[in-house]
Amino acid sequence: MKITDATQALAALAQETRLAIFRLLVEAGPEGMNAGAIAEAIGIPAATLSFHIAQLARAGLVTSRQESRFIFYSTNFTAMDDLIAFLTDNCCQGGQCLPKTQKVATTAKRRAGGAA
Amino acid sequence: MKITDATQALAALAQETRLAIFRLLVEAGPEGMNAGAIAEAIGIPAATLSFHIAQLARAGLVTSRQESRFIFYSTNFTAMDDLIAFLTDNCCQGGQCLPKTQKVATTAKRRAGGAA
DNA sequence: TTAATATTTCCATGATAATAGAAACATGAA
DNA sequence: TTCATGTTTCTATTATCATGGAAATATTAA
Repeated sequence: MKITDATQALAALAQETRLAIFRLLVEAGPEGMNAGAIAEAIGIPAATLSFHIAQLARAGLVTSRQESRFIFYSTNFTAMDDLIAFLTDNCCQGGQCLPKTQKVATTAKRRAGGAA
Repeated sequence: MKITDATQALAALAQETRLAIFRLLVEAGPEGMNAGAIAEAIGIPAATLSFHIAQLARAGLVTSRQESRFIFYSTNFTAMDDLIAFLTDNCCQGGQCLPKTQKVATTAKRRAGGAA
């Protein structure tokens, strides 16, 4: 992951409306939610949602799929995990904080059932 | 953690210069680095560093301490962990991704030596 | 106190972002 | 094709942020 990608992802999350959208979708899980439902849940006009979710998508944090008349958005959990790993990369030079060879345990690893 | 706090922390990180500073300090560990050394390592003027690191401090992501003529900055690892937890809170309604009662394992827990 | 070093504040400039109404566009049903 | 529904683009307004030189403000040593 390059720093520009991380910055874009963080910028996408660094705004209350978008952070609320993201957390809503994190909670919603892989199924996701359609645009109208998201807008209603957050309490914003469709145009505002469209503006913000486009940025989350451009940053790679959410993906979309068409389903009949609806467009469903869902979190890209891999991107979420990558971002977290980027933030904590080489923490304390890998010495004081973490066991030597262990990288940060992302939710991906935990989702897979391991105890990290 | 409130959403406004998380937004402030993310906004602080959502900028290349500040993200570079933060990662440098994450790598530096609890000792931290003094302002001049940080500015030199990143390659920015002192004024620019001061502007940016003040935002990281205001967001709670770094702390400072005076040491002789120098001011040392270091990562607030607890804040870092809290932010990550906030992003992944209640992921997939706690069902599909994570064991039911298990919250996100932050680096704090891992630092403590547990297997999360 | 004087001088040297370290850091921050002040300031002007240029650039980017948030909001939401209205209109356009896309999809599916009748 | 016609209509209803769902989503996006266009547009204007308002607000906020990044940068770095110069000056001001600590802090320490002599």
